[in-house]
Amino acid sequence: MPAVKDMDTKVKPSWADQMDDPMDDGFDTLPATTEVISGDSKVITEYKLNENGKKVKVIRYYKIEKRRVPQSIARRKNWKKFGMSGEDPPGPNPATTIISEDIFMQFVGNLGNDDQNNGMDGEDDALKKLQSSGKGMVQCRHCGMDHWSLKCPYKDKLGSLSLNKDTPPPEPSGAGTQMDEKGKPAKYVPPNMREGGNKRGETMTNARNKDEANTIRVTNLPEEIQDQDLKDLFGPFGRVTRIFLAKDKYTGQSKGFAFVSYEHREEAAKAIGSVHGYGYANLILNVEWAKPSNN
DNA sequence: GTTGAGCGG
Repeated sequence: MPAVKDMDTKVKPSWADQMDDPMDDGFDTLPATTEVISGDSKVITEYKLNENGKKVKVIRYYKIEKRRVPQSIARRKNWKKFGMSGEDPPGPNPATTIISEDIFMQFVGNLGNDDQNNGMDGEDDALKKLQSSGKGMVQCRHCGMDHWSLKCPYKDKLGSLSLNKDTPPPEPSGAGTQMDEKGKPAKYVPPNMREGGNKRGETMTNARNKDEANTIRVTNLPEEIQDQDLKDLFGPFGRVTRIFLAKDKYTGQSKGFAFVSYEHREEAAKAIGSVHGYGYANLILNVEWAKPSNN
C-alpha cells in the first residue's frame, strides 16, 4: 500500500541526519541516565532515540513532595553524616546510599510498649531513657545497682526480690529486713533465708567466691599441654577444684595459659611457690594469683 | 606479652 510506503520513507532516518547529529558519538550506546537531587528538587537527565531515530536529551525536573513523616524520623535529617559520606552535602549520595523500598521491622518483647507503633515514635524516648540512666544496660533486681542480679554483693543479705518499681530498692547497708512482720501474706523468701532452713544457698555462693579467690593463673604454657597434664602438675599441692585451659573456641588451639582453682587458698599459694619459674617442656612457667574474670 | 565461659534481663 502506497500510504504505508510513504510513512516508511518518512520515518527512516537518513545518513545525513545521523552524521549531523551533534550528540552522536559514533557508538550505538546512549549516555547513561543521571539523577541529581538537590534540596527539594530532583533532575533526571535521560538520553534516548526519538521517533525519528534521533538521539534526544530529556531533562525532567521534579519537585520532591514533602510527605508527612513522624517527627522522630524527620529529625534524622539533622544527623551528622559520617564515614564515607562524612563530607557529603545534604541528601543521599548514590555512591554510598541505596534507596530501597521500606523495610518494616517487628519488635518483639519490648515490655510495656503499645505495639501499635513499630517503635518508631517511641525510639527517641527509649534512647533518652537509656542515656539519662547514666548506667550500663543492666540493673540488679536486688539492689537496683549497675550489675547483674547474680553478681549482687547483697543478694545473700537481702530477702526476696523487689520487683515492684514503686518500692525503692532496699538500702544495701541496713538490709536486715528479711522477714516481714505484718499480718499480710509473707513475701516469698528463698529457702536459704528461711528461719531454720539450712544455709546451703549461702555456702554455694561462698564456694563460688572462694573459687575465685583460690584460683591461680598459669601462663607460658606449651601449646601441646592438656588438661590432664595440668592435673598432674598441680594436683600434688592440694585438692584441685577446677582447671580451665584456655583454648580457641573454634580451632581448639591452646592459648598458652590456664586457670587452676584449689579448695584452699594455702594450696594455691603452695602451687605458686613451687611451680612458678619451673621449667616445663623448655618453657619457664609463670604462676600467679588470678584476678577475678569479670570486672 | 599473654587474665576465661557461661547464665540472664
